[in-house]
Amino acid sequence: MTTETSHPSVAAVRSTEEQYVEVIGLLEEQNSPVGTAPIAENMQLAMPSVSEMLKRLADKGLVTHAPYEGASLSEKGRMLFANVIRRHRLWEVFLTQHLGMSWHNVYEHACRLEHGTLEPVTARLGSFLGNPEYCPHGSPIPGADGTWPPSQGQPLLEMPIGSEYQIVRILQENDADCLTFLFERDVMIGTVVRLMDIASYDGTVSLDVSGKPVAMGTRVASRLRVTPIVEMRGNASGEST
Amino acid sequence: MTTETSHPSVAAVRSTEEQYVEVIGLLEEQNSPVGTAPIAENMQLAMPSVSEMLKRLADKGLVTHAPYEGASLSEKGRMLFANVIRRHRLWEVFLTQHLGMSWHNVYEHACRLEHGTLEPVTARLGSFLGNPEYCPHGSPIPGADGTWPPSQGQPLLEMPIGSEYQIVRILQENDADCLTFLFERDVMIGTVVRLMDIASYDGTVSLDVSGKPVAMGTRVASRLRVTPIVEMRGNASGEST
DNA sequence: TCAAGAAATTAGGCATTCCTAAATCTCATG
DNA sequence: CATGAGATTTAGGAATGCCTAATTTCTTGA
Ligand SMILES: [Mn+2]
Ligand SMILES: [Mn+2]
Ligand SMILES: [Mn+2]
Ligand SMILES: [Mn+2]
Repeated sequence: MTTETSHPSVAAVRSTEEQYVEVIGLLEEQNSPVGTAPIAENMQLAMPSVSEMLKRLADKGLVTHAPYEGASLSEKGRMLFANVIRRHRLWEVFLTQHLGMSWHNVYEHACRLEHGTLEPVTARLGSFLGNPEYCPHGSPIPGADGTWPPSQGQPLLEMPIGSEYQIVRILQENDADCLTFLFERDVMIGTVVRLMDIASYDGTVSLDVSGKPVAMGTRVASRLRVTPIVEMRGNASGEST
Repeated sequence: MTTETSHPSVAAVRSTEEQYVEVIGLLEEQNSPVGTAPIAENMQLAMPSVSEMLKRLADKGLVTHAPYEGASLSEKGRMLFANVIRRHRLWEVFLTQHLGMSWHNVYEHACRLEHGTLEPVTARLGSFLGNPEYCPHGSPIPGADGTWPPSQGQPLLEMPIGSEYQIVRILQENDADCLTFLFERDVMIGTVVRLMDIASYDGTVSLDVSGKPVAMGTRVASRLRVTPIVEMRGNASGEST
């Protein structure tokens, strides 16, 4: 079905297209359709390069794209997107859980490995890892059939002040600087934080991380997804009823 | 040091060059220097493509290449070769030992993964696997410092007829058809075979594989490397003085 | 309403990597 | 030593994917 060009070199063409589809899909989770500018910024490319590629991707039926109106993944594009993200996040799980790498810098490595990973390897890697449903950043990993596990957590910034929450997901996992910022402050998946304050002036967020005060701007804080911690009253164990 | 072009796409340029260096290095193990034709055949490319690339690789100092005289890896090229092969064979070990893939078809998958594997992942993958010295085909895996473990085995065809030998290495691991041929006849690393006959007419080789007769041509048989099995006389265990 | 200013596209190029067809070189052999 | 077969390179092109500069389109606030 796929028009196999006579390129025997390791999937050179396809990995570029895959990368565009991956970036477009991720950006579309924030707002759709995606403009040329965010894609260019994300991939560190000049805008005309993106503009041109969007045309080509549209020709191939991977995206919908009317000039000046941004791009959206087509059905076919969303299929490819799920598959790429699946490979990507499975590698992230492998790199962190088995190779002992830190969650804040696995994105780049997974992003390279994913493009050289064919279906037989993906399938077996999934089994090897126990078919995990979430990556080290708490994002869902599509199954082999392309279905997505439910998204975890609610925006921290929409939660009542004063309570405790557990971090279950950190968005924009490809922003290594941001992840490092959080990593250095012990804010990671599983961390329990108390939301102390959201400054009315500029929205600066103050957290309490196991006794230590941590402050961050709105841009970073808005990427945190949390689950409320049920406050226990005199009942130490997690028993209910 | 490396002239980083502004290509952010996943190491597109480098992986092509890497692939050439890998192929040239492997072919050089058979006879050096390597002609344009074998490279073209191995990579399924037209000869002018190879001829042109050899010129470019020579410019970059990765190969030595005088027109009409074939190519050899330079010191720099041999360094890169060892590194690529290290990544390649570590992935082969991972794919077979941990993902349960067959040794006769891991070459292609490893060949794709290797180009997207940066040093931090290589190092940790090595540790994870216990820093193996040989791949599933019995070929040596260079260490992180570029040194090669000793080559295993002697050519089966140079061994006396009538004795038993253990297969310890199968050369030309990238020839999937050949490996499948052997796989289907239970000739693999660790297999013990008895060399029954080498026909004087056309060199056809007859083996006994645990009671089953197996015949193969010279081209295939010449790729087998073996270790003599010490014939035990009444002493079942492997004790020595 | 209309003139920045921002966003996007078009124009024109360049590097890489591949191809087919046409020389050219090498080497063994008559 | 001539010559043909085979190996190799040159010539000439094409596709991909990226860039800068210029132009066009959209948005928005005076
Ligand atoms: Mn990627
Ligand atoms: Mn992730
Ligand atoms: Mn390879
Ligand atoms: Mn191998």
